[in-house]
Amino acid sequence: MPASETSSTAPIAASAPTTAAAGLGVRSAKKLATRQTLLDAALRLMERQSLSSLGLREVTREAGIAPAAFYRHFADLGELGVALVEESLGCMHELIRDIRTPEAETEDIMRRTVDVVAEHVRADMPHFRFIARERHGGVAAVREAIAAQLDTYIDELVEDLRLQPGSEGWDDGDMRVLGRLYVNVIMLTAADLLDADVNDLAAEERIIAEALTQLRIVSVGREHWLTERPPADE
Amino acid sequence: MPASETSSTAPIAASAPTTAAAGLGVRSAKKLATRQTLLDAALRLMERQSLSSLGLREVTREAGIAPAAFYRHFADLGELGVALVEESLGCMHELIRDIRTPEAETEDIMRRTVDVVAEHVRADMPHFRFIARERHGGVAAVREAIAAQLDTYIDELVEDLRLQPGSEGWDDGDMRVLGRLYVNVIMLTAADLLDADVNDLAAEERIIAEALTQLRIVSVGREHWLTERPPADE
DNA sequence: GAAGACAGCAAACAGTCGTTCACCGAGTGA
DNA sequence: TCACTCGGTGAACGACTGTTTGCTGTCTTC
Repeated sequence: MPASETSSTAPIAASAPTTAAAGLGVRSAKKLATRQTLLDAALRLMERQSLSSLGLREVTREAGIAPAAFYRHFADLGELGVALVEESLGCMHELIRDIRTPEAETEDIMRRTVDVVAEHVRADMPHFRFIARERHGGVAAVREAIAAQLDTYIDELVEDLRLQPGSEGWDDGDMRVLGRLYVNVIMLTAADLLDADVNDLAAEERIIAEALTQLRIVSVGREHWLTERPPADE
Repeated sequence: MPASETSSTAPIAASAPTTAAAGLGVRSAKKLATRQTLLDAALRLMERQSLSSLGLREVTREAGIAPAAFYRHFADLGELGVALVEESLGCMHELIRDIRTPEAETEDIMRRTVDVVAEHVRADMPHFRFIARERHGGVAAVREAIAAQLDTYIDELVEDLRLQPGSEGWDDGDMRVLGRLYVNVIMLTAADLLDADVNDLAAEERIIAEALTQLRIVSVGREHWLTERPPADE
């Protein structure tokens, strides 16, 4: 147990007993753990309320921690909110990554997309609910953090769209607008899924079908964009 | 309580002296006025926070009314929120009405649409901000009220779309999905306008241009929907 | 005119809130 | 080993919360 590792105190990892994440002292590992406990507690509470209605004591109570300890991790609840956005980055990024496929047929891509979205939303509702709720919520810092994240995802999606056939003559700006449109459809679909009764499979099917139709409409518009809408006027 | 209504006591107005809105006693007119004061105060406060973080005392203080008087009008803040949704009905309905035009050329309709949206949002930011913020907010009753309202607007919009050329072979369900897509684009555009700096004209222009492009893409998709996507499989 | 309804008020209630403080004890580095 | 760092604690603070109660003064109804 008492270390006695290799040569000397080697600054890189290797000192941790058995627990904790990569190369962290027991101390900071525990700190990270309780920080995570706070984030989880907040997220749990936010399934029924919004960030700005959350109380500091409420969160620490849910986390099983003394109120004063909160300040060791965050200056206020807004800061915790921003941290939650960064955490949600994970879920969203996984989602985007799973959507990205080299398949050629657009129809298959869209089918796959809605399925993947539904699956991810179901698997991690709290994070998606948090994003949906706070995207236009009352805390400016959180709103901005979410907007920045979404912009990143749009970039990735646009990158993929570029590789697909039918993107040759597209203006850069228009391409981004198209990406935003896709992302918005996906986000609103996720929000609809979150609001639907968990046990109502029919409702879920309906939402998925609707999302698919919307993606199809947009994609048809995309296919005929250049022939139908040349740069036009002004 | 002692019943005996009907016969005399004419239940229909007509007793009001000179003041107030259509055929209301001075009493109930004043009540309505302070009720409105409460709604206005709440809406004002919600420019910077969300409904669920609002305090009852906070609202009455802003309204210049004793806290206890609140209960003469609403059971709790959730009820006030629902009332605000119904009030926002006005703004939204005006918006939809102004969008509805008998013009034939789709391009003109869309141009007009984005202009009208921008104009209405600018003219009554608090109500639109409220809708955007609480559409996915923490109060279930309010969320549901907003969803119901939006469904109504979608109905109206679909009704108009039916009259336009190019709606002949459309499936009823698909038509509604298209309507939702349009409404979602409009709502998100409104939300973007609300988040933009009021004095940043360039940003506003950019948002409007983006909305226009999105509407165009969707409309192109709509035009080629039937030839491109026949009922398809399943 | 008198009797009653009733919107609004001040005061008081028991709680909860965010924040600060001194303090403890386990991990840390020499 | 020893001095030190620092995450977590419990108690205390003043301010503020939602709600109830009894009371006004004015409008309403007869």
